[in-house]
Amino acid sequence: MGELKNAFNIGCPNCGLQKICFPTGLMRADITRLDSIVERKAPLHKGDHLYRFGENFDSVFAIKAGVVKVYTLTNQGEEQILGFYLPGDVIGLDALSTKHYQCNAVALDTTSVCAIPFDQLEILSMQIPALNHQLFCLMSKGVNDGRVHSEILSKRNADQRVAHFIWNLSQRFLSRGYLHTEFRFNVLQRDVAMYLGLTPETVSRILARLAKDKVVNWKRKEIKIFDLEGLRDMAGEKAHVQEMEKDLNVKLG
Amino acid sequence: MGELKNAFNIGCPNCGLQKICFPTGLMRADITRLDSIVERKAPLHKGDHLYRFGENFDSVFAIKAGVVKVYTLTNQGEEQILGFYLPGDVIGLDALSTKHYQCNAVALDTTSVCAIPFDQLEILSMQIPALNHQLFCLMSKGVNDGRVHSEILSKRNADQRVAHFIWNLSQRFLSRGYLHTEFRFNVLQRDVAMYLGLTPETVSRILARLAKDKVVNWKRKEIKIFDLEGLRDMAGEKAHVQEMEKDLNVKLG
DNA sequence: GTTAAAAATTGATGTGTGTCAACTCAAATT
DNA sequence: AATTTGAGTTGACACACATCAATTTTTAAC
Repeated sequence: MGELKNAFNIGCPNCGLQKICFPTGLMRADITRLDSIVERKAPLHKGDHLYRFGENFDSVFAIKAGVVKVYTLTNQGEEQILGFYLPGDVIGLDALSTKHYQCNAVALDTTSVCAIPFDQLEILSMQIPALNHQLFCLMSKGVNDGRVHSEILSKRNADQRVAHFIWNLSQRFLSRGYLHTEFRFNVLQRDVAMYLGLTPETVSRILARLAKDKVVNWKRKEIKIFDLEGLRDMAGEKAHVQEMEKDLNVKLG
Repeated sequence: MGELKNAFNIGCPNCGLQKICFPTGLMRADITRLDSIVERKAPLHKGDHLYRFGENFDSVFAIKAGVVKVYTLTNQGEEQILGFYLPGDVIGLDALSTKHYQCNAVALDTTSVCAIPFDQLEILSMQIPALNHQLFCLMSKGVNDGRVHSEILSKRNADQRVAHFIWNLSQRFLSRGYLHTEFRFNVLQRDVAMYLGLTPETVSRILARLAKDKVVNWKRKEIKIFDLEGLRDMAGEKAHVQEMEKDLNVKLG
């Protein structure tokens, strides 16, 4: 078929994201089998949709490059933004229970993805326990991420939300081995505001203060973090409080 | 061993909740195998914990009777309430990716549960594709529920949140085959307020108005719904708007 | 049944963030 | 380069809900 030989066409065995998509317990032979069912898609452009609400669910997607916004529309037609996904993230697993995608997923930047047909993935996972376990983990992580988002929305004020967003983003870049104090993030502040349950005006004012205080500078598509510690404190991030509580519970019976 | 013969000791093959816990595609023989690994626990009393944050993950729990509150503690020591679970719900699956429970789960009422050791469940699910698929579905549903909660928190006002909570609760009773316009719900309004990101005062005022307007009466542990339609409208529930949007997308290309 | 503690109710007041509007700046288009 | 469009910024103002406080009702304990 004369497939393209470029960065968008690397097989799983050679993909730098392999450890992120399916990190644990997979033998090299398993990776090869997984690789054989993966469809490497041509790059998506800004505004292209990976899937839309209600479409038949056929594949999950692993992101190799770019950013993907996942959102639904409320009955008033507003976007409810559920997350921004980066290389190594896997999306679409939430469609599983209904056989229809429950959200819309759109590229915000030039984006490269692998599509993995779910029926084949499910069959393969029945043969490779480590892969099955990994799928469970991915979904379990999805549940937890949703809970963190809920906590942000229900318990933190606007300053904390914005600070947490940037801090969390930085941690995600860090965990992927990217520079985490200075990076490109081609997402509209308007979208970030929606994600955080705030207005663009409020986010703009907070970013202005963060810049003035030399904590973070977010101009255009570039984010520079000067004071990661300060940012984390401002976010009200939990450090290790829950661990302490656990010890306390033990003492109290 | 002289096991108790009572309502708390029914095996899966005879359990009325069988279709809710693991509804689709399981043969009777599969149910029997599942049944053999299920540990039927003695009833929990109000205030008893099923598990606590940080404990080693060993089992998921299917709720047979009662109500369970799932929550975490924020760094200021406030409860972040993530959900209230009813008979037929399965909880604890979010602990999977870390091997430690990520939340606390406490009985709010006399509650009966089945504990299912996850290592055994995982082995069994590798042998029964329908069971494995069902586990995927349960987690997928967990992700979606979290997203609905996020939407409530970020997009709806106090009236809509309270109305949606009661309406949704009613739907859950309906889907379990219970009376859904008049039911017992032994949860503090204070807890519901926390769950909705509101204060007890605000919830109390809204409930007072709902009672005055003859929409819902929630006194003590009893909820009576007089106007389910009105409640749904007040909740801002989406009816079938997204379906319409989908059609629109098709037309627009 | 009596008492104590906790939850819910109701009113008065405060404030964080939304809303509205005008303006500046950047990016895309011609 | 000029023009248009949309994003981001900044200020003035409004309001939904939080906060604080006092009282009543319900639940739990003895």
